Amino acid sequence: MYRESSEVTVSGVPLYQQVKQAVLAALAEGEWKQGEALPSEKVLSNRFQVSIGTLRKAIDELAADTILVRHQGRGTFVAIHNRNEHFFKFFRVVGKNGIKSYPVMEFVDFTRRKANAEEKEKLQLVDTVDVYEFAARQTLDGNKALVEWICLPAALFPDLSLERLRSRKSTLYNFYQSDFGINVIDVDERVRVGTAERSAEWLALQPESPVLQIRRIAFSYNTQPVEWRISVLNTENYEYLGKESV
Amino acid sequence: MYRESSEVTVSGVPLYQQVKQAVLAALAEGEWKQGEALPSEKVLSNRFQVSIGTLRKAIDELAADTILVRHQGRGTFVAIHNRNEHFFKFFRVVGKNGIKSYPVMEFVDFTRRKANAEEKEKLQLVDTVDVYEFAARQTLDGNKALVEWICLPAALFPDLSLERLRSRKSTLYNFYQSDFGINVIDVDERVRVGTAERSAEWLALQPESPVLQIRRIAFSYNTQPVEWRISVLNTENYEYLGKESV
DNA sequence: AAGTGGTCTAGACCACTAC
DNA sequence: TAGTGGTCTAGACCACTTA
Repeated sequence: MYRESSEVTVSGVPLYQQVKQAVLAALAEGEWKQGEALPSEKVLSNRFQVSIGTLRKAIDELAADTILVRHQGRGTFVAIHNRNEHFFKFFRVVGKNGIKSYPVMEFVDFTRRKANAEEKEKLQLVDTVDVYEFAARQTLDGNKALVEWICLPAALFPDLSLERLRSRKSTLYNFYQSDFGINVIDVDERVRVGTAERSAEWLALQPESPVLQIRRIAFSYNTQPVEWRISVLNTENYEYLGKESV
Repeated sequence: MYRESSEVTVSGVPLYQQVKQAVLAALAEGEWKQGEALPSEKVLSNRFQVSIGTLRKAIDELAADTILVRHQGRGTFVAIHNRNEHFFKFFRVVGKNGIKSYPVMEFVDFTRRKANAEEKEKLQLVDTVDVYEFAARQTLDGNKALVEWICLPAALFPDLSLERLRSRKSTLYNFYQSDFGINVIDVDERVRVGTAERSAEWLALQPESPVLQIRRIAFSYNTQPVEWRISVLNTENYEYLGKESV
């Protein structure tokens, strides 16, 4: 920035990319905090000595990356996406009418024990170490439609307890992040038909009733598995959203 | 397009969006085919009577949608989605061992009849028009694991016949494209538990046996629905791949 | 050398928001 | 009414591809 017009050619990096990096650097330094407004486009274009168009292209990309949010007539703000909606994107259960509703969770059956063979495989555990397991019973629109059996490596979640799960704020994955520094950034999900079994009572089904079984591995950075869960869905009123068209 | 400068304000739709829709319309009409080059930006901006910058913004979005591909110094091309691997990406059935194997298809039960209520809804048909329906029995690694019941609007697939289906080369979606000019670019899929019923015999199950039911709408440009299919999967040896981690 | 897309400018007018 | 982002223009020069 603050360059001669030739510097762009010399460095080989497009000006708008340099502007983007400069904005990211200012964000990293804490010049503007989450939720705060940035200076106007005119002020920023003057500060970085680029045209409005170039400044806008940089901001466009930051908005596309959901780092900034723009509101016509109000200004450009630092996005707040440490909260629910960001992690909610992994929730792929939808009503047959197409409506995605927010689940109410209730945690039960909390245990700590040795990992079994499948858990060792899915979580890539080398030795037979401890895991936490618990059930998250979920109610959607008042319907008891979903139970998730969640298995976590004890080493990654020190001193996890049922009380901490129940007293958490916001989503489960947000809780992983705020209390254990674990960021879930991707999941692998496979779906098959199963039987209700230990989930039957909550779902008001027979143990041998067919249900949708969604088997998920959640990954942190470097595709390290941090959670293994089996979700059991009664598809009488709900469906699994395999792929949503754009 | 070919508008007075005031028309943009009147319609309320941004010019570049109008340009984008006009390009999509030309694509849908087959003005430029897959792999072909579009006219240069200068020619297009002149044709649509917009500035280069506005034209570029429209093309930018189409490139982001992977409908067009731009090559600096060469031109802008209609993205080639006709290779098998591209259509194969919509095939989300995978062995429990994680291996994705190529299906062998066999077409049966070909009929032409009036659309029923659900077909009308899914295919966005306004009147009660004709549809073709047929079953694609699929064998994976020698296992009869999957039957797909496919429903197509007759108007979009003139003179479709069982013989043409059977004598096609490559994938079904490639056949839609080469023989009917229909490009499937996106799908919406929802999954529930169902019963085998009319698919039972082929899957070697009882009619009341639980199976995975995958309900797909396939879309062409402008999110026009062009195919409605219900896939019936025996999940004894196979699973539905909901989300694959990157 | 000619033609393409990639970047960039220096404005303009508009719709929307806040005061 | 003033300030913001959203859209749009009519050029310019650049890097890259092809011939």
